[in-house]
Amino acid sequence: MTTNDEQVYLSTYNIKDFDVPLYSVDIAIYTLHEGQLKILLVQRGDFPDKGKWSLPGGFVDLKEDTNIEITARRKLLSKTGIHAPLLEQVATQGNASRDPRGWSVTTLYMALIPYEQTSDFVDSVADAQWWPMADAMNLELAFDHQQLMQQARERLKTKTAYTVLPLHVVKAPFSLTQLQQAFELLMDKKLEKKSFRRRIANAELLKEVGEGVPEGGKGRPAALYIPAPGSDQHLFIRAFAD
Amino acid sequence: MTTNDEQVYLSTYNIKDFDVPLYSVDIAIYTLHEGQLKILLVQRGDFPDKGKWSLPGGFVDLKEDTNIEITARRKLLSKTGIHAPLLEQVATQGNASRDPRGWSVTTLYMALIPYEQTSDFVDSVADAQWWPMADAMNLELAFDHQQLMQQARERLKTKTAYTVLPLHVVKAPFSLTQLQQAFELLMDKKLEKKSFRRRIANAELLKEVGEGVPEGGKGRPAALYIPAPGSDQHLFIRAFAD
DNA sequence: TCAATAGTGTCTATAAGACATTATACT
DNA sequence: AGTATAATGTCTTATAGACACTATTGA
Repeated sequence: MTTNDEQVYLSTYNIKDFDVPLYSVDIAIYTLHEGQLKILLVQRGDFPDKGKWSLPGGFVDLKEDTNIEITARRKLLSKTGIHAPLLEQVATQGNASRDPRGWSVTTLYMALIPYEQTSDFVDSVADAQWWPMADAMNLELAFDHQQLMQQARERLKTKTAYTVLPLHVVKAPFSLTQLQQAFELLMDKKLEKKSFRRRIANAELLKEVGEGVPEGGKGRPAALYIPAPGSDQHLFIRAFAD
Repeated sequence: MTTNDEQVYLSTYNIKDFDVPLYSVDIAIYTLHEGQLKILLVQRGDFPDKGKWSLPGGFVDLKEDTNIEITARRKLLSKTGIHAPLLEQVATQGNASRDPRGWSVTTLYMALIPYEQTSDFVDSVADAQWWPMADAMNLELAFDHQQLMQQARERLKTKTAYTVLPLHVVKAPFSLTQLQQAFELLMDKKLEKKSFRRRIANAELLKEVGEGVPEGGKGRPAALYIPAPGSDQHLFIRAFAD
């Protein structure tokens, strides 16, 4: 019961005396490009499931990583070259059958990045590629990554209905039309223009920074905006309908 | 690249050749009693943090548990005697410093149970005790359990604002007054009686099953209800205000 | 009749849905 | 002028907040 007892206990404790599951972190990284929602997949170079496409991810580096979010950011950086996108935890899956090596647990994160900030880097990563979600849904991914990918997709949809998550996936400055398109792609649902603009305007989330060319190059120029500080914390009490 | 190669790889793979973090599952188990929100805590019998109060939880049994939710249910059963309460995953915390034994990861679940179904069993578990949340918040819990407990508490509050989560914490049949009290305790906020009843009525979530005595024994008798099948899946598009 | 609890009526405020209309650019 | 895109006006619908009021019981 004394501190001394505890020190003896800890000094003789060895995790390798126990059976523990494998533990990994995986990330569903999304972007918008060519009017589509795309996800970054990597082709596995090693067993198991060698050659199959999978979510970026891997094991914790117990020496270098101080927490699991840092593990996720490290993986993200190595595949996208980006340090600080939106990154949030989705859920953790763990069971005896998802990995042939044995009982394993993975914590799933999702990330959102503007395509322009990362396309060159991604092109330079040999095993990484952006896939349109419509196509990725038909791939046979490694492990249970198809299920993980869909779980992240679902979270993206739900959170977009009552937050301003899509602010993280458009490059600033942006027009309201562009922002609405981002909302629509992430929610997989058309929105009413007036309702959308009223909602954004009332919440006072954006700062106008000038004018830009309209979508498609023709028509009235659009006002351009950047997110106001702290705007990404905003929660609407009412969600868009399903 | 052949199946044979993969079999060779798997047959020589040994998790103990690698450094992996400790992995555990912890549960914040809530109930309502004496007009208060209470949480079930257990006093640690072993190092580390021997003697401190903590959330129920522990390691995965790689032989018996087929997934992490089953691990959570096993822990829940051993402390409450209950098989099937509401149980949902909250989040996963993992870092180098939360456990003195080394890098460790824990997946936090939360559970809701009606007090009456479990009080006798809990009384019989020597190291377990219901704590009013107000008191528990001032305890020095083991590891980072104080933070975990608050994270679960926050989730409880948020989800109650747009779901019918409190249905799981009242014993059926119940009066609307009792149900509203459950909502208020979980949200830590008073609700308007009319707004609350309208919301519940419009959603058609309950089935009337008779009449019961009013709260406090005096006054007009209250209609009693049970949840309709599938009612616990209901999502309101509009949340109660903060 | 009084006190206590259950339950309803109704007005207001807020915000989304629907959709028509106006504004501003380029060719 | 014609066309394309941006932006606004306005009516309707849905639902929460506020609060007064009625209903039903036992002492």
